[in-house]
Amino acid sequence: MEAERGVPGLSRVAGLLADPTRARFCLALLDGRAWTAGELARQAGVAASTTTEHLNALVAGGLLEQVRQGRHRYVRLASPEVAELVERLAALAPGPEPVPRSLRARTRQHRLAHARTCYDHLAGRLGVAVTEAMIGRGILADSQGLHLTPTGSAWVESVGLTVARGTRRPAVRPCLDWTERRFHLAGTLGAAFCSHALTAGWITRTATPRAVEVTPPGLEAFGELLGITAGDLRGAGAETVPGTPV
Amino acid sequence: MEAERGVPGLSRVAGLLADPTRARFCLALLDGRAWTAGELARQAGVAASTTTEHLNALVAGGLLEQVRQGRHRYVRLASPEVAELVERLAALAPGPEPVPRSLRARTRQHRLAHARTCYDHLAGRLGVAVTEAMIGRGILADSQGLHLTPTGSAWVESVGLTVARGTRRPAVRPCLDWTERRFHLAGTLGAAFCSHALTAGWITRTATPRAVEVTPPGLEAFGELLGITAGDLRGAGAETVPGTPV
DNA sequence: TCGACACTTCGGCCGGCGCCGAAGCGCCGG
DNA sequence: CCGGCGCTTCGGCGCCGGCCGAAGTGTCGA
Repeated sequence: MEAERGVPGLSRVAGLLADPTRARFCLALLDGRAWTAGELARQAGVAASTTTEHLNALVAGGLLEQVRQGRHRYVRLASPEVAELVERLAALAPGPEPVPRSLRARTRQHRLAHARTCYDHLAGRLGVAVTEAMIGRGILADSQGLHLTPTGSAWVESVGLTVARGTRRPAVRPCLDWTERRFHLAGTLGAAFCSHALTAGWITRTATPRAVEVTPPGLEAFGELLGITAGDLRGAGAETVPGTPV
Repeated sequence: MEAERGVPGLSRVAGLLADPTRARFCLALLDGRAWTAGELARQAGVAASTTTEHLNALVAGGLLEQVRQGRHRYVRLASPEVAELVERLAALAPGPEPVPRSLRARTRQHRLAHARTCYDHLAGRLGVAVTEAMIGRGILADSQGLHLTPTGSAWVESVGLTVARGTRRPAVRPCLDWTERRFHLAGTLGAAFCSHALTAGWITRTATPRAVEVTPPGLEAFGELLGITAGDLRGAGAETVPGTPV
């Protein structure tokens, strides 16, 4: 028959993400940064040799890009398209995520839930708050899919965001990652806002991978530009784990 | 570590599409219709028992929905999101597609290249022609991702398309499937146009799965609404297979 | 120049999974 | 009521692929 065009390609790409260890690598790389092979090996708990084989496969399959620097091998996701694919696959899976047991793990999870990056844009409660503030202020509208309003275009210009142009990648895209169960802003605008927030010092990276922290000037900027208060970022209560005086 | 939230889900879903037989099923189901287990088994060239096992896995994994009717088991893709995922995965794979050898296969491929459906919207040269005509007439614009213009909104209304509202699914989305190497229109607008074209009798389904044919009134309508001529649908030459007097 | 370190290659082990055929079950048509 | 047909269950086979450890290669720092 004839629908079999594309079968090898589909199954090959899916096969790359089908292995838990490779999936873990890709999820880790969703922070948008380049990791060394050794870091990934430790993070996944497998031998260095195993890591090499997996990375070879992912690079050959076009999901990862690599840069060799001295005795290190850096890898990162090959493109925003790949990042989006990984997100979508993970989001499709129904997942009652288990609550981690150790205290270290819980505080880490707490930070990530608060504010983090998702490849090249903001996620966590900060990402959700920013997105909803944009909708509330008429910068975005979500009838028939999320989109930028004329008001929004003016706002983007007034803030001084430099949004990538001439690309097929949509300026505005709702992203539902696998931890939050609410949408936040991705696309070139999401990337531009995140990048601007980092360079302007509104947020800074912390020791925890993917986690970010809102700085005092950042809080002020978010309030002025989007009407976001510290309370909006604290979340809807129920977030402090019961029985743990953190 | 902590990026492992979502790892089981990601690898499980990817694993479902990693098997060539299951991938073939999903690609076949991209026509948006429900197939019986037996049809899929014949199409993929595997035993009925094998098919049962695969379908169980795909249904349990949430990729497929099933309806039991008498002694038949009908399955279809669970949602447009799943269809989009399958498309994206297949499109990501670099694929020099082989030219089929038999005459039957070639004529079938020819029909599919001409005009077909892709889940719930138009693809093939017809899909590309419609999309490019929409861009040419200012109905769509593709700066910063494809989107509907004000002119386009008026056009949609004048044609009488009923576009689904209140959904997160974008009205306009570029779709790059694994046969064409050019974009065509998906999203709720793409679905609405395809559905309208079918009910209005502009196009009809043929014996070949997924293939559609433009009717004489359809050709007239496309010309009037979008300025599409019969020549636009014939393709850019080079489509008749060399050495075969079809 | 000489270790230490990051990564790679290779061989071998082992578990999982896709496949089939045979037998069974339930629905439909005659 | 009976035969045919579509689907399902089960047991068993064979292969593919992920994993490791040991040995090898190249790079950096002292």
